[in-house]
Amino acid sequence: MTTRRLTPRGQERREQLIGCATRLFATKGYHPTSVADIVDELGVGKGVFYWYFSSKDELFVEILREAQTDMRRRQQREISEEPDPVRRIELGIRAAVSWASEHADLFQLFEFAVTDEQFVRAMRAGRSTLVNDAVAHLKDAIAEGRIPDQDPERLAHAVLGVSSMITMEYVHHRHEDPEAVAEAVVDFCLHGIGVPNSA
Amino acid sequence: MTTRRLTPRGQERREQLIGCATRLFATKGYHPTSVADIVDELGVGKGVFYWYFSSKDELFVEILREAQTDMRRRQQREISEEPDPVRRIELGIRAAVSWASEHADLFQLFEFAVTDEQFVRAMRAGRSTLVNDAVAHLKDAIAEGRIPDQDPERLAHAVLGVSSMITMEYVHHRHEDPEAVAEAVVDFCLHGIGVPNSA
DNA sequence: AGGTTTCTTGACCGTTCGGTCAAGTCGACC
DNA sequence: GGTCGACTTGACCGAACGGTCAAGAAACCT
Repeated sequence: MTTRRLTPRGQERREQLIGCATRLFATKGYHPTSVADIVDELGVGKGVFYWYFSSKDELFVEILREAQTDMRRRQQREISEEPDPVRRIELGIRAAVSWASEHADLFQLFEFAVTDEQFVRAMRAGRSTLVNDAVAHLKDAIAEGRIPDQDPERLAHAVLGVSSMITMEYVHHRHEDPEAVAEAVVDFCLHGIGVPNSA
Repeated sequence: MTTRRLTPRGQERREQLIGCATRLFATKGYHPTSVADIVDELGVGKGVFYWYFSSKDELFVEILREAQTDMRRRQQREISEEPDPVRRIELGIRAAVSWASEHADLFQLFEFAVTDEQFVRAMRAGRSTLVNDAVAHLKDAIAEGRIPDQDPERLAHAVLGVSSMITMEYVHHRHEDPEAVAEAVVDFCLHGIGVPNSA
């Protein structure tokens, strides 16, 4: 299935399917959610699903793709005008935590997708984009002598790990204030990458 | 199904099933692996499976339970005689990375299990034990004035996040030397929790 | 109004799933 | 060698799965 011409009504239906599937996948899991579950929830026939998507797989990859680009767009927007590389990292973390708090379903789907052989490839591609963004800022910070000279890719992954784990635990499970949680993540990460005390 | 009396031969069969299932679950995923896959790989009839386990579910929970206790036992052993709380944290991290590098399948299963509604409860129980261990050391370190006074539970989760992400990426995907990877994790985490420079 | 394309229906298909069970084999102990 | 519980077999079950498709409805042209 290549791109298909869709009327406005068709576009809306497609988005309904994506939204409905996202919610169900996040709640019940990808594999336990059947195509029948999705169309039943929407109250339409099964053929509707296969008019817009060629398979359950394709739909899920599409959800992941859209979510990843949305997340990155948000991060880029929040960072765009900041000249200080260390502050860019901080803003990137805050944007990520904020986005994840507003898109709990998609965040949940990310966590699952990296554990599934079928989707890990797509996830790693998108994730490496995020890592590369962070790496660029870290290299700048190192070049400016703001932080010690270390492997920036390792640091980027470490920051990603802290952000994921803390967001999952404190924002999604304990429902704490996202901004306060982001504060804790930033604090740990900036010390972790070796920024001299300032906070 | 409560515990069942097993002859030595029965015990061995049970362990074969666990080992076989662990490998398949880690490779293909839990849901896509059928009971038929497991018994076929072992070359036995389907009834064998249901002689030892009451369901696919129960088997998976059993795998997770055993793995979690094994991992914790390893960590406790490596730490037991260390009086310095900061060093206990370091040794705990090294033990975790080392264990994960030796049990790639089980580590993979952990990552999946926390994303699945059906198993997240069991996972969080075991994980909170690990977190509590770390919290105790962190509290000691704070009490001794070795690190700043911060929420030790947050720090423990942050350390867990860094360890998981870095281990997944560098040990399991890039096959780098586990000890060198552990070194990087320790470095980031000790700075993250605020240990004054010493390394 | 007629014709063309987009969209919708839901019965249907072949396959596979988790799980059961009557029947049989095996080894250990008397 | 007989007996008893531990183990094994594999055909079988109903339900559910992802996916198909002929047929029809609705929207939109001219």
